[in-house]
Amino acid sequence: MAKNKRDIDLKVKQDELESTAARLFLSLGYDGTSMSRIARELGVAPNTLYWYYASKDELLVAVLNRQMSQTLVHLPTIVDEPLKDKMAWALREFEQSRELVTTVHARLEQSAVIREWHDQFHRFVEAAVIHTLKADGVAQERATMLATVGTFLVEGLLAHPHSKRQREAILQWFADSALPA
Amino acid sequence: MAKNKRDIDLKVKQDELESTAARLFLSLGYDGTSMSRIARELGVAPNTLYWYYASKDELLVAVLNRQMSQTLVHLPTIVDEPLKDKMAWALREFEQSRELVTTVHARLEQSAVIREWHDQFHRFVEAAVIHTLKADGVAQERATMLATVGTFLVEGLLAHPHSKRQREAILQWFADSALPA
DNA sequence: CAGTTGTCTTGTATGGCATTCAAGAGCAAA
DNA sequence: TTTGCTCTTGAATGCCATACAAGACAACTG
Repeated sequence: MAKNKRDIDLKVKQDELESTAARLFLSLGYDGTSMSRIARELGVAPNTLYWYYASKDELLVAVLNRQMSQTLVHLPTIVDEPLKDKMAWALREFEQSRELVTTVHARLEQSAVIREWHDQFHRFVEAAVIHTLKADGVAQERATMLATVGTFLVEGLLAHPHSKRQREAILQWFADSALPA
Repeated sequence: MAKNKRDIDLKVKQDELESTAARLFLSLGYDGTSMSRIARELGVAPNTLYWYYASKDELLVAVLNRQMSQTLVHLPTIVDEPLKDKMAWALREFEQSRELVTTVHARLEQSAVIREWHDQFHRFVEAAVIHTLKADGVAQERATMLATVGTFLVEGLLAHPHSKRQREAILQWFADSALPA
C-alpha cells in the first residue's frame, strides 16, 4: 500500500519532470537546455534530477519515449490510409520534435543510451513500414529497401526546411515509384 | 613584399591549424574535440586559436571548406559517369566526414555561420545534380525534386550504418525510378 | 512511542568547456 | 630609436554536466 503510494508519487514526479524537460528541449534545443535550467523551472536543486535520471542523455531518452507514446496514441487513426498519407502523418507528428531528431543523430556516437534508443526506434518503424508494404503486395526484400528509403526521406524533410509543394511532390513521387500501379 | 611574406606565413599557419583541427574533428567528433585539445596538439595556448577564428564554429566552417575543396579536386573524375555512380562517389567522398555531416545539422539552429555554410552547400549540390538530370532530359521541376530526394538519400546513408548490398539496392532503385528507361 | 530504514533533496565541490581581455613579445616601417 | 602591427599568452569569467556526502522526512519495525 504505502509502497504503492510512493510509486505513484514517483510516477507523478517523473511525469512533471519529463514534461518540463520536453517543453524546454523542444523550445531551446537539447544543447540549449541545461540541467540547471530544467531544475530552476521546477524549483528544485540541479542535482535533484540525478536522483531520477543517471544522466542528461537518459533524461532525453525518457522524453523521447514520452513523445513516442503520445504519437502511438494517434497511430490507429491512419493504419488504413495509403502510404503517402501515412508518411505525411509521420511528418506532422514528428515536426514538433524536429530539433530532437537531429540531436539524437548527433549524440549517437557519444552516448550508448541514445544509440540503443535510436536503433530500437528504427527497428520498430521499419518493421511497421515493411508490414504495410507487404500488405500492398510488395516482396520482402524490396519492402525492406523501400522502408529505409522512406525513413531517409522523412528524416531529410524533418531536417531541412521546405515548402508544402516540395513535400507533396516528394511524397507523391515516392509513393508512385514504390507502388507502381 | 613584407606584407606578402606575412600573408604567406598566415596561410601556412592557418593550414597547419585547420589540418590539425580536421584530424581531431574527424577522429573525436566536434563535441569531443575541445579548443584546448587542438591547441595542445599544436603546442600553443588555447586562446591563440581565437586570433585566427572568431569561434569554434568558424573553425569548423574552415575545416568544412577544406574538405570540400579537396573533394572538388576529385570531381572531374566522375562528371561523365551515370547518376548512380555519381551518388556512390559522393558517398565515398563524404564517408570520412560522416561525423561532420550530423554535426552541421545539429548546429544549424544555434550557429548562423554554420547555417550559412549549410545553405550554400545545399544550393551548390542541388544545382549540380539538377544540371546533371536536365542533361539526361529530365524536366526542370522534376529535376529539382529528384535532387532533393537524392540529397536526402545520401545524407541518410551517411548517418546510418548499412551494408554494401543495401546501399547498392537503394542507389539502383533511385536511379531507375528517377530516369525511367 | 522510539528507533531504524529507505526515499528524496540539497550544499558544496570538481574538472571541464568556450570565450574574453589586457598585457606582452617580436618584428617591420618610419 | 621610436612607433605600430601581428601574433601569443596568462589569467579570468561564467557556464556546463556531474559526484559525493550530509541532511530532511516519511514509512516501517519493535
